Amino acid sequence: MQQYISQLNEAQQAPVLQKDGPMIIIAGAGSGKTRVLTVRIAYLMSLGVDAFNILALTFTNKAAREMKKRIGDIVGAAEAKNLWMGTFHSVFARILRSESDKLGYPSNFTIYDTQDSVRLISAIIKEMQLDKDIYKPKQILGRISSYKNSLITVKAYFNNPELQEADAMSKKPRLGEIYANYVERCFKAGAMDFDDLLLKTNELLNRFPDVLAKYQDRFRYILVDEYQDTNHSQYLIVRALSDRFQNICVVGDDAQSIYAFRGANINNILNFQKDYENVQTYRLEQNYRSTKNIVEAANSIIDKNKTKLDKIVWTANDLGPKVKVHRSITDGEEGRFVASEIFEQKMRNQMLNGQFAILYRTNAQSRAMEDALRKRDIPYRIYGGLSFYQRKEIKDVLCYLRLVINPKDEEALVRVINYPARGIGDTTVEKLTIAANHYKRSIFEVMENIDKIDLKLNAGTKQKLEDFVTMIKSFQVINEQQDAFVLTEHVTKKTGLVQELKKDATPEGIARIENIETLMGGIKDFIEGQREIDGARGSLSEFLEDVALATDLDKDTGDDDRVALMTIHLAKGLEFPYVFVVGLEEDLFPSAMSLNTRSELEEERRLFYVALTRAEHQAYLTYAQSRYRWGKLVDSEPSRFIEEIKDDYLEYINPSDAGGYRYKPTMDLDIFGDIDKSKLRLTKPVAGTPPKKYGEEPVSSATIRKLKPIGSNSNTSNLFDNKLTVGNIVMHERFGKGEIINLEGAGADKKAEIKFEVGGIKKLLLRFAKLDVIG
DNA sequence: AACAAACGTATTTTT
DNA sequence: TACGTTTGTT
Repeated sequence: MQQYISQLNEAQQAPVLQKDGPMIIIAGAGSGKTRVLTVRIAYLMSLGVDAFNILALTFTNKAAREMKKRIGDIVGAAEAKNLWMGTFHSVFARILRSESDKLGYPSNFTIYDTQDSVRLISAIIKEMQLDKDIYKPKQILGRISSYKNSLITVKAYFNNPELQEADAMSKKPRLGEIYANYVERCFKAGAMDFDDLLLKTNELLNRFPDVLAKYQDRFRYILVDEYQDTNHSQYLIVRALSDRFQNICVVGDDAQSIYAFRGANINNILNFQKDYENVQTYRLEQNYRSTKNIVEAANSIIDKNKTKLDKIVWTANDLGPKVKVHRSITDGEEGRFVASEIFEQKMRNQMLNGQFAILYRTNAQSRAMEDALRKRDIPYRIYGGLSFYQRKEIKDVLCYLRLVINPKDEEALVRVINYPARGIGDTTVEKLTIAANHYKRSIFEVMENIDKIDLKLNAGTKQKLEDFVTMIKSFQVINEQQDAFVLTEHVTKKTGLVQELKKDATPEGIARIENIETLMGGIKDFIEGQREIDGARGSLSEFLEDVALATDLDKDTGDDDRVALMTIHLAKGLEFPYVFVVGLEEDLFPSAMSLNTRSELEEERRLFYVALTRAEHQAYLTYAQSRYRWGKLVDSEPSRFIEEIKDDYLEYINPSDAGGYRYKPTMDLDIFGDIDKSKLRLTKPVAGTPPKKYGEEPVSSATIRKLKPIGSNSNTSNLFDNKLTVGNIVMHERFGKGEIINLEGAGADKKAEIKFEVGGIKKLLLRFAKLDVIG
């Protein structure tokens, strides 16, 4: 144990060694907070704290898994297994299942995803005969979501004239009714949405003091990661649970708070000191992740924000290369630049695909990047967007499975009752829905009793409904006897889903079938994994819960070596040697939607800060002068964020027309006469790439040096012409000192095997490698 | 009830 | 552009 602690620096050790009491760790980007949390938990356990009494809430399930594993390496896997670790949502979903009866829910309640919620709200709006252009379902859900996150229940809403007035002012006087209907329908369907998982936990802890006492007693030590991104609902849960023992440790960085849009409250971290008595505050300010240039560039950005805690992030790391800024004409060209730069860096520095990340503000931007990477045969993986489980064909299968577990699940039922087509059309479903609402029962229950109710359905339709009910019930029988894999296979066959998909012989159709096969494989893995972990049977309901709360990032990514593409939000907590932040344009990043208030703009700026601090070695900022948006080519201006970085940390590069890239000398080439040049850099240039004739302008010697193509750096002799022999000692810009131990190939393909003092043996293509012979 | 075609509108971020 | 929704036809 001592050895792990001594590996930490002093600032990191302090919070680890404080066993009891409330504490806040303000951890700058890359300051090793995960390590601190890991060692702290292991240390607690070494002091005799039972793993059962520790609760750690993380931002992703993957983070929880990894931390658990690392703690397991220190204290033993068997002990670590008993730790409660996971996201707020998954931890409290688990608790809610075991206490669900108290709230009137079945323990097998369904978790509605956003799609389900939106569909239900659309249905309600339609039933209430409201105009869906005024009552936009997504917007309404957003509103309801923020109510729930502030613990404003339907009752509280109707007791609060101000809220009602506000909604009436925005032309939505009946929002409260929609809210009420939505909540009732969810309850009737035995379903909770994401926000319910937190809201109902609060309700559980508030209404049942004995339950609260039980979990207070259980979770004697509570740790919360990414505390800056907790919302009010989460905040209250943490407060309630930690109230008795006050052993609460929160970790976060106000500079990385980027989820205010979904209710995260930055005041949770800013006011922590006021919430508990004798709070110890620790600061982790040394960055171990990034070069000086990156850390300083990031600092210069966040300086522009007014709302922040005092903190100075610094690093003892090397200066590193400057942050490179690149302009291109179109988004397509931006993609090509990124792809070829990745290609070159890979060649020159022997980097793996997995060491690159492309980060963007909106998911829609991924397309241009994908196209370019594909053309270059660079493997990549996209995170986020619509996840695997949300794809139509997958969701269809899952909805059948959901019905098996919980037949009251109306969204699942409505989705699959007539897919594949079995002659149960919209009108029939409408009649069923009206009857269900009238009798305050679920649609499935109405169907079970279809003979006892007169719905004016013809005999054929009634038969079809009965057949459907029989089919689902037969699945339930199978589910009791067989595992989830066998059942799913049966379901896809019996429902005719696979047959339906096989009709479609297009590549997309084939891909859909493959997706279902992937899902089956996933189920199999899950079952086996569960068996290994705790001897559990790997039941269907467990699988569905996993699916409902899984993030794209949670999936095992150990598979292969690919460039990562994701939104900046998703990249939080991750790090990569090379990071491209693309689409740095006004109205895109910062987003046009965020320019209304100062606090929104500050959140965008924090987002930019997060993006930049993901980079360990080299960061690129790219922007395009025009880009396809809404199917139209739109002109754009460079983002203000580029300008906000202190110039010392930036280097401008631009494409030349003949192969390779060269540094852009915009500031030196005085093509604009006596116009204020400091403004020019960020205004739209007159022409994309200065044509050759600008070469007539006086060019400084500094410019000439900059203009040299990267591939033939002046410090580097042309090494693929035999100047190099085995035994030479060389210097590499990234790997440092090394000895040539072998040479192979010839001409442009000539490679050297070099044994570096740090990092071992690498094979470098001499055409790209920047080497200096020093002995 | 089922399908095809035309139409219109949306893109901020996610558990 | 690209998807989902509405409309029209069988």
